[in-house]
Formats: sequence, C-alpha cells, structure tokens
Amino acid sequence: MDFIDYLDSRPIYEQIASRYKQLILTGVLSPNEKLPSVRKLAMELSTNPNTVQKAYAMLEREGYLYSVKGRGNFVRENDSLIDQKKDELKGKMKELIKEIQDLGLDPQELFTAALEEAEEDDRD
Amino acid sequence: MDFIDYLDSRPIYEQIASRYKQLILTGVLSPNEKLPSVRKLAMELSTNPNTVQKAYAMLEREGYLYSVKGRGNFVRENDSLIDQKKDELKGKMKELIKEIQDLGLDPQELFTAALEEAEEDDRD
DNA sequence: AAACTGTATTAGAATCTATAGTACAGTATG
DNA sequence: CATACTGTACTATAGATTCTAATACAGTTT
Repeated sequence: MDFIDYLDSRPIYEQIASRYKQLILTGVLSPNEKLPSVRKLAMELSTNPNTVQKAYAMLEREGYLYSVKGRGNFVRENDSLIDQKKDELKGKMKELIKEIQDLGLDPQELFTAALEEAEEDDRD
Repeated sequence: MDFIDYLDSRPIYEQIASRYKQLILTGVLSPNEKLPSVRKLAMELSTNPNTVQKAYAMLEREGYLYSVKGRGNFVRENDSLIDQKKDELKGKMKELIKEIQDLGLDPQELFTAALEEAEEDDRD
C-alpha cells in the first residue's frame, strides 16, 4: 500500500483519492466492498484521519463511494463511473489537442509517436 | 493584452509565462525582439514588478528568453524551442495514454473522438 | 456497555503566492 | 556627466491552501 509519494507535489488527500479512483474503476475493488475506515487508513499511511476523510468526501462527491455513518465507506457500482471517467479523459485529450494545434503542430503525428513510446515502455 | 484571468486558478506569474511561451513559439514575437520591461508590464497588467520578474526568470530558465542587465529581456531563437516544446507535449500525451490504458480503454479510439470534437469546436 | 464507524469544528504550523518597498548595478540618452 | 531607464536582489507582510491535531458528537456492531 505505497500510496503516498512525497516527491509528488499533489496534496496527500488527492493522491489517496486518485489511487482509489483507479482501484474502483479497474474493478480491483468490487461494488459494495467496504473501504478501510478513516482512522485505520490514516494509521497505515502515517497520516491524519482528517486527511483521509477529505479524500473520502471527495470520492463521495464524485460518485465513487457511498458512506454510511457508523458503518463505513463503500464502493459504488462502477458502470456509469467508467463512462464518466471516459468523458473526463476525452476532455483532457481535447485540451491537449488544442494546445498542440495552437502551436501549428499535427496532433495525430504527435499522438502516434507518444503511443509508440508508451508501448515501448510496456515492453521493458 | 488581457493576460490575467482571475478565474484561472494558476498563479499570475505562471499565466504570464505561458502566454509569452505561446507568443514566442508561434512566432508572434521574433527572435531578439525586446519584451516590455518588468516595470512597464507590471503597470499594464496592474500587478507587481516582482510578479513579472518571476515570470521572466522562469522563461529565462526554460530557454525562452535571454536577459541583459540594464537593457532588457529578449526573445531567443525559437527553432530549438519548438522541438523542446514538442517533446514536452509528447510527454504529456504519453502520460495521458498510460492513464487511459491503465483503465483498460483504447487510446486511439478516445483520441479520434477528442480530435473530432476539437475540430467541431473550431468550426463554431 | 464497549468499541468501532463517519462527521463536524476549531486551531495552529508550513508553504505558496502576491504585494510592497528599498537598494544596487548596468545601459541609453540628453 | 546627469538622468532615466533597464535587470536583479533582498526583506517584510498578508492571504490562501494544505496538513496536522485535538475534540466532540452521532450512528452501528458486538
């Protein structure tokens, strides 16, 4: 559970949230599965319960979790979440494409080169 | 010169820097052209000379400018800058591709959809 | 009843951003 | 040479954000 990267400039609660997003979207965590309690996870990560609570609140706001007072936080169904995430990624991609076009470069060419490099990395 | 967007969460010095990066890379500003002095630009943008200075220092560190004490800041040749920026964009694209692949989605499909949307936006 | 859950509130430390004033060094121009 | 312009450096302050910490309260489980 090596969640926190102190070289990462993002705040801890955001690192926790994005890690759980991935675990939920990829199905590593199943719908209705219970997440660690805020206190337990805080212990594990050597951070503060409030920091974990902030991450969980964020995940609840974005539809990744539902929380029941006294019982815990639980994973939501992920079918619609994947569509939601896909839209988010498409939005990011669009912004990147626009930045590329603004400089008079060819998005397709740059994408192809990047994809090749990404697949090279996988083979290593 | 509507540089600063106070709805943009990025710091002012970063907004200034990224605007000038674009002007330099797209050739709107020519090599060896003089940029406004830190004090003059600060007046224009109703901000502080130190904030402009921070942006200029950043641009110098990244190779967009060279600065001469007593004379001013000047645009560098942009041939190598474009290659440098291209690498940077390719890196960003690679990270996005990896994020997409981590979720088991198809990068090419998502890219094509985003490109279409970007071109629709252009037509409006 | 005891031990666990989530949630809310308040306070303080640390960091980042921006502003402000001042000072010094080099250049351009009269 | 004098003045006004340039860049650069330093210190101080204020505000916002992030994180930690302590505490309290509410609900659930056993």
